Amino acid sequence: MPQPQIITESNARQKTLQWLESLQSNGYRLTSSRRAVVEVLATADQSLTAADLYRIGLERHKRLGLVSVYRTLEKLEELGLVQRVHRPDGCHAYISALEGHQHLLLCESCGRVEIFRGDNLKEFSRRLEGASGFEIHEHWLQFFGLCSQCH
Amino acid sequence: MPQPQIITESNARQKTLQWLESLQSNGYRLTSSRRAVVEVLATADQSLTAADLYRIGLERHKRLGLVSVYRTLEKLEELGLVQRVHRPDGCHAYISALEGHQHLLLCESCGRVEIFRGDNLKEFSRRLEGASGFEIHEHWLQFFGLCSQCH
DNA sequence: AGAGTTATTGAAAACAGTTTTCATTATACA
DNA sequence: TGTATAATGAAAACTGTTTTCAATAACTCT
Ligand SMILES: [Mn+2]
Ligand SMILES: [Mn+2]
Ligand SMILES: [Zn+2]
Ligand SMILES: [Zn+2]
Repeated sequence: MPQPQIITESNARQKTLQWLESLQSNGYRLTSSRRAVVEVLATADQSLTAADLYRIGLERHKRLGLVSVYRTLEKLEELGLVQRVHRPDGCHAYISALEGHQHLLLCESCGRVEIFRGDNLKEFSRRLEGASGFEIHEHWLQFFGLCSQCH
Repeated sequence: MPQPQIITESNARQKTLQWLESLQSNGYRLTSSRRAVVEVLATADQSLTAADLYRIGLERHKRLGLVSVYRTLEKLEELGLVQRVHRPDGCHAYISALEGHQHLLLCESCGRVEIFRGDNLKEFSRRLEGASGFEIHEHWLQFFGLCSQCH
């Protein structure tokens, strides 16, 4: 089994520009509301709920509406730029999309997210298909705990 | 890595009796509503939402209320007899609680659930703790696909 | 730059899932 | 069998999310 490999954050400002460009080049207009949501989420090191994004986004765009947060997330998800994470409490949050096959490590206290590779589940998955008769399409692997700053 | 081990269903009727007895011995009264919910969920081989349980439970107890479904699930969860599963679509369903360290394989089409052991993630988890500085408390491992009857 | 087109916005209403309130009913137990 | 009270279901309340719609702002084309 390979060592887990922590993925380092790529430059957050660059990510912001990429997301805005991606929205634009897909025919979406660049508005203050979208800018606010993108700037907050692309530079975050934590998973954020729609309500989080609304609250923080208001500091950048005073007239921001919660509805636009949802609509922007919808577009970003459709473009493969962000993804939803499911939390044990049942609440949904968003993070930058994972690239390729990666998995998550989430802080139960502050929401910090670490991304890693190296789970080596492909082999296990194939055996599970044989044993169960299922045709397996995807898997979730998420670890939960306390980050170094929270314990 | 060990072979994945599919857990076979223990006798469903016996499970029903155990759950009812557990409710009773913890000071909860045995009512028609509780009986209906327990009988349906303890004998199911699929994950069921509160709405599913209400719909199916009505066939056993004509006056069943959705509220009692939620309240019964609350008690069963508290007693460690059932647990929630999170689906990609964000919807919550319930199954018999896993015993010890087990994981899930869910059919995306019909909701059928298989339980397995053998993920061997303890070693991986320890390495991840070292690499990330997190103190890891739990993990989710769920596979999704189509069961043999659905593909 | 200005005018025209239309995508996007936010307020409000609607909706889905879940929880709370409360007067009535059913269970357990003496 | 009667009594105390846990449990019930209808309705209201609440939370997270989506839809509706008239007003606005972003892009395009002179
Ligand atoms: Mn994996
Ligand atoms: Mn495991
Ligand atoms: Zn933390
Ligand atoms: Zn199936």
